[in-house]
Amino acid sequence: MATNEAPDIVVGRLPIYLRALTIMAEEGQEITSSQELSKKLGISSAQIRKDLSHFGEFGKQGTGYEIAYLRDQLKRILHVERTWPVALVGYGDLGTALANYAGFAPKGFEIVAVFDSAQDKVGQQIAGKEVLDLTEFPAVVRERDIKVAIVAVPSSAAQEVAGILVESGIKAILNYAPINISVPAEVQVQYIDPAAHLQHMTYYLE
Amino acid sequence: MATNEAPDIVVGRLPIYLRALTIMAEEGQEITSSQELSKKLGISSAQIRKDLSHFGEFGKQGTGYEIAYLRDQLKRILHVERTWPVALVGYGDLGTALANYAGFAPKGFEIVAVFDSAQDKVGQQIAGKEVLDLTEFPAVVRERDIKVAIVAVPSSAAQEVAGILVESGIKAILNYAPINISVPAEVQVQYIDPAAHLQHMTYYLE
DNA sequence: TAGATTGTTAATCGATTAACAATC
DNA sequence: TAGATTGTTAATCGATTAACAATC
Repeated sequence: MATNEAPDIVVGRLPIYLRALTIMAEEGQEITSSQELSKKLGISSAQIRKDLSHFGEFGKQGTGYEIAYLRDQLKRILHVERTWPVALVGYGDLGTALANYAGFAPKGFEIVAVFDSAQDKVGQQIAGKEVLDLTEFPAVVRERDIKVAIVAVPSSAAQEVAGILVESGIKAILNYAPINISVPAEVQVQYIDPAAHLQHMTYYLE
Repeated sequence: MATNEAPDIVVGRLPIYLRALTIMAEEGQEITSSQELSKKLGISSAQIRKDLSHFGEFGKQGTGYEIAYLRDQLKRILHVERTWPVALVGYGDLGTALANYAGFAPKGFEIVAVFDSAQDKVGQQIAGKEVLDLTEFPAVVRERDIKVAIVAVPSSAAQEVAGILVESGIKAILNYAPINISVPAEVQVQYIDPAAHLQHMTYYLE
């Protein structure tokens, strides 16, 4: 009994399920079960079944889930049956690593444009792309209909950059700057802050 | 009324609070309130007060929180009043970015050793450190009493590397490989998977 | 068929919110 | 004092788990 609105916390687990299914598929496995996924992911089998039930019925009683089928369904649900063009802002060490990162393409994302405001960086080549001046951001994003952007600039510039992205029509922002940015409610934001994760863990140490 | 055991989800928010307080302190602000933090972070003021109440009483009725004091208390609770030496495994693009990342030091972490198993990488210099052979990992970690490690190797190597880390006495692992690793229960693991965050957001797009 | 596993319901568990006495 | 804000309690809300009928 698939409903139309799934809790955000459930949506956040779908990429984890998709990741596991993709790995199993690559290993040639064809069938799995909520129990096997549970063991691999450390998430209870009941929760996995409940999570999936928000979106439809994908398994067979007594058998489990056909991996290729469930993987395709999750891709469809997450809207990554397509490839999303992504704009990257910030061409420092992190930006360079992200521009070279091979892990985006198989997950449905391709960095198609890199921006920085430092004039000595503008014009450089990275992974087959030219680094563009940030002032060109709105035009490029509109022209190429880019909806997703990654922010890899210093914290001090993050809010200003976020404003430019939103005004240019960006709808999803992955923010690597360790600072909260404020955007309109209809714009998605996710944060990546490695130091915060480390602090979360050191709480339990010693 | 501070208790001894706080929910993990609460612990996970403390670094966010600490981050905000640190920024305010840098801006010269001396006092804040749960209401102001709420507005900055998009977390309800009641939740902020409740979260903090797990660890003690840090505020003054009618006034709010002294920023420097609360910041120091959160550092103490998260065990980052000290600096943790960190071992980084994997010297690719991502490893390079992490080794150069200036954001760890002010948060209580310092990458003191970089490891890779590729012989053409071993011996290179990065941010004042020499890239060491992974085979030296156990000895270095024991000698320097390193408890925290960052994994920035390909997925295919992540589980094997994790095994080496655990055997060497590592107690907290920040894993950038987009794969679940299995470790003993007493070892902390956190994951960073940018593609998963992007997929979480594209669910809501279109 | 017998065995296994789904999808779903109901119960439990835990987290968030609302409200307010205490008090700075 | 009057105004503001904490820390905490109780209520609400939501997520997870347990259990099992359905069924492959």
